[in-house]
Amino acid sequence: MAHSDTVDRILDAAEALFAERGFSETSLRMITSKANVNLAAVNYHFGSKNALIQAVFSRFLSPFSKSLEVELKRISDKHGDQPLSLEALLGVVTTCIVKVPSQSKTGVSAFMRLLGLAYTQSQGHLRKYLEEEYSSAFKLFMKHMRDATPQLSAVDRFWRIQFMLGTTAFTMSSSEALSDILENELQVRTSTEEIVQRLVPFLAAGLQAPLPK
Amino acid sequence: MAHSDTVDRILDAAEALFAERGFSETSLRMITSKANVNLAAVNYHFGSKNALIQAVFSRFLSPFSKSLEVELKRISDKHGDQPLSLEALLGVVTTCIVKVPSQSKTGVSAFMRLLGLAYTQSQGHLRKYLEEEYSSAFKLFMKHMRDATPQLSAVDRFWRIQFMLGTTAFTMSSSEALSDILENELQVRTSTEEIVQRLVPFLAAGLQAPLPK
DNA sequence: TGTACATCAGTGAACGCGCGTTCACTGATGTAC
DNA sequence: TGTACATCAGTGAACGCGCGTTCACTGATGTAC
Repeated sequence: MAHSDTVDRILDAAEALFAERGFSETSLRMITSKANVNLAAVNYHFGSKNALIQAVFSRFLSPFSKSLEVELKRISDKHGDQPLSLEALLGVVTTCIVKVPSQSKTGVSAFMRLLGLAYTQSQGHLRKYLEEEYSSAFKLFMKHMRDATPQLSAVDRFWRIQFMLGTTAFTMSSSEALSDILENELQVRTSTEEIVQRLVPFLAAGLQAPLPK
Repeated sequence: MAHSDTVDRILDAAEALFAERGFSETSLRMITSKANVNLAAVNYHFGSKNALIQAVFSRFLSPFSKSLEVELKRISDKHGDQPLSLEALLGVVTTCIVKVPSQSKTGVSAFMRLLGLAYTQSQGHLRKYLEEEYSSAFKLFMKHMRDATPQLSAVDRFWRIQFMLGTTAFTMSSSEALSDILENELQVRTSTEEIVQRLVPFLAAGLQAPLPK
């Protein structure tokens, strides 16, 4: 019983609360009372709050990065030596994003919001952990990115990829608030999947924009 | 002596520390010891930590929003009834961004990072304060935005403006970290002004991207 | 000009509180002989 | 089959700590008469 019921309940509660409020604004007491477990159980099972944060990330990032690597290899094998187009590449990523969380209990929106938080809230330990754990999937993605945007210099590409990641992480990290505003103002309800679909053409166009000067 | 030296020293220290570490990760003891003032001085002059956060924002947002309103009116008067082009509109905003902080002591990078934090860290009191204080400048900008992108439906425009704001806030909020990574990897140093210049074509292209389906 | 009082910036020390973590302990289950 | 011991998930209560805030106080400056 390496994974007790308690462990899962803690992870579920922590994931929801972290996504909703951020890391340092979420206390262990909030988590354990939402999960209906004893306060000391977090330190018993995970060792520390930081280790719990890392466990929350690895529970949904590991399936995602695995699925991304598999899918990228599958598609690029099919294409032979021809590089993937930018559209195809972004398509693969969004497919994996939308697909993976539904396997676990996480919604896409919580998934993305956590990623945004990881990027944004300066948690040194988390950044280091994610770099060590998922550098292989990230490097593979970057290789394809290079092939898909041969017209960009290394520096241009670096910045545009950052802009792209930034837009994604940021939009998703506030997607619920934004959906609410939009519903109030224009009486339109938007699903996370639809937001992702709207995001892709924006990003693709931005990446391929003419260079300044 | 409505503005004592102490008040300014507190604001300077708070601004720098908030930009560097976020709001809840910055304690009043850090701020007062950096500012070389007594711990109780913050509550004496500002009343509370939340009020200090708001004061930090209004010190640089008020000149910015005033300058933005003036500049937008000036330029659109010059153009008569013809709407501003998207490029011109984004140009005005970036000019004001780059110009205003140099008047005060804030760097552009701290300025943007604080904006990103305001957007990202869920500080209810701050969001409410900013909405009340700066809605007029924001509405004026949105009106020009509508005129500059007539091909977009209200919903499309809403999302693309969010993507744009998101990219900007996010990039700037991690601009220092990103510059450091780039310097390590490619031995290129990037100024904040240059990042802003790189951002504009990305955003303009994204805003005008063909619509999906 | 001198005295009494008011105002105000600033201070030192303490307050109560919520935090992450620790520790001695329980009670159920598995294992050895 | 019975007994002794080990393992392990979980618990209740307390720990020390850093936090934002408060409060009685000081000392300098301004004002009234």
